Parts: sequence; structure tokens; C-alpha cells
Amino acid sequence: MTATESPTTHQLADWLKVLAEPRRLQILNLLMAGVQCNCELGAHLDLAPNLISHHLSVLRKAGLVEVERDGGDARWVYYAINRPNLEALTAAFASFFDPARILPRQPSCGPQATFVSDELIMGSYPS
Amino acid sequence: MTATESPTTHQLADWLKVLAEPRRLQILNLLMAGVQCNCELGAHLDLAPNLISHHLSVLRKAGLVEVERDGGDARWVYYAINRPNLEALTAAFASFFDPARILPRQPSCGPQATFVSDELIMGSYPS
DNA sequence: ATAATACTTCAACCACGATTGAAGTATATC
DNA sequence: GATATACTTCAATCGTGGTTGAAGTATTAT
Repeated sequence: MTATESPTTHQLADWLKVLAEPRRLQILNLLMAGVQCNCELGAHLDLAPNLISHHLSVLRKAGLVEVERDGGDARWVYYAINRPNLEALTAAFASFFDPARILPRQPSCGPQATFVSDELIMGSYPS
Repeated sequence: MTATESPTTHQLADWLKVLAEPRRLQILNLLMAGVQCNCELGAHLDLAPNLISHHLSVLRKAGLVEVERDGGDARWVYYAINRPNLEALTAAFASFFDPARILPRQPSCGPQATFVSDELIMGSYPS
């Protein structure tokens, strides 16, 4: 038997991998405040431009960040939070880690073992 | 200038690092459903006992999981979600990634640059 | 005592990804 | 055209951490 996972779980796992990086959290934090160009992020985080670029690329591929070029001077790029996907992220996270999902112990193993259906165990997420 | 971070941001970063691991997400998912012993987790996830042990140890050190031994047969250990810390986790995550925190662009750099106070940029989290 | 069970710890291996430093691209200014 | 700016991409290095396989610990059963 292979543990089947819902697509949302996979997506959540991918997102968490992207977020599990202090620098990227800092970048997102700055983007939430409206700071958006590469050089400014670099100045605030004391980080080389290519690293900023790299992390932004990861965030962009994950769909968490959007990019736009300056209309007047196309050398400047501005980054912004992708709000719909951020909302999807918070929804997925809140749903997966919802404390209300915690069930009491139902031993199917060990001294007090009783029968427990597989659906009850594996099918708990998504609800 | 070094970017100062709030303690909650550090803690969130640590938690995310722990969560950015598919196996650990699967383990947490099973624990939410009440499955709690090592052998059972291993059976459901098709994972060697020492790996289960390793990942549970990481989750335990992060404060997300609690451990308890069977009263009748002390060889069996039961794992459970640490509810208070799970609630702290969801609260920290929801607060950090709250879409309402997204501010419009306030260019302090680039062609349309205007003055922007540092407090506005860096002090956005926590509120 | 001996053996089996349930789990943990250890050391070696290996892969992924962040960092580094340099070269490359595109646009704007002189 | 030549230089400067803003950013991206590339190849190489390096550390962290998951995996592997084995040995170790604690408890129970025979």
C-alpha cells in the first residue's frame, strides 16, 4: 500500500519548502510592506543582487511573487506579492494545521488495539 | 545596518524548516487523525522505524509533538500533537502571511522614488 | 537467563540547494 | 559608439540534513 496524498498536500509541501528559508521570509516580509525593487531589497537585507534575484526567482516559480518592469526606465523591475496565491497558501495551511482536526487516540496497534478503519486514519485530509 | 527580526519571525522560520519535509507532514497528518505509535506510522508511510524515530525527534524538539509511554507495556510509545504549540504555529503563520498586511507600492528607490521612513518598511511585522 | 519486541542512537554516505564570484543581458545615459 | 546602471544567469564550491545500515537500550515474554 502506498500512501496516497491529496494535491493540496503536495502543493502545501512545495510551498513550505520555498518558505523554509530565512532570507525568503525576509524578502516576503519586505514585499508585504510594499518594497519592491531588487536593489532596495538588497540594501535592506545586506544581500548581493544575484542572491536577491535567485530567491525572487524561487518565489516567482512558486507563484508567491509577481514581477513588473518600470514603464519609464525598463532597467528597474518591481516585485509584488501575488495576493490570490498568498490567500490560497494561508487557506491551505490553516486547513491542514487546523487544531480542530486533532482526533483522540484510536489505537489500532499496541496493547489496547482495536479495529480502526483505514478511511478514518488516512482520509482525514482534506476534509 | 543589520536587519533586526522579531522573535516570532525566528520561531516561524524554525518551524517552517521543520515542516518543509514531506515525510514530516505525512506524520503530522496521521497524528492529527489520532494515530500515535511508531510502528503504525511506519506501516502507513512504508518507512523504516529509525526514520520515523528521527523525524519524530525533530518534531518533538520543535515542540510540535509530545511523547508518552504505554502504562501497561512500556515498550510502546505514543505520539500526539502538541495542541498549544500547534495553535501558536497557526497563529504565527496566519499573522505573518496575512494578506491584509500587503501595502501598496511606496517607491524609495528607482525613477519615482520618494522618501519612505524606515519604520514603515521594517516595522511592519509584527504589527 | 535467554530471546524477542519496540524503539533509539550512531556513523557513514549522499543529494539538494544556498552561496560565491564571474560573466552575460538589456536598457539608459553621455 | 562607449560607458554606466539594474538585474540575470552561469559554473563551482560548500554545508546542511535526510537516508542507510548497523549497533545499542529498555522492557516484556519464555
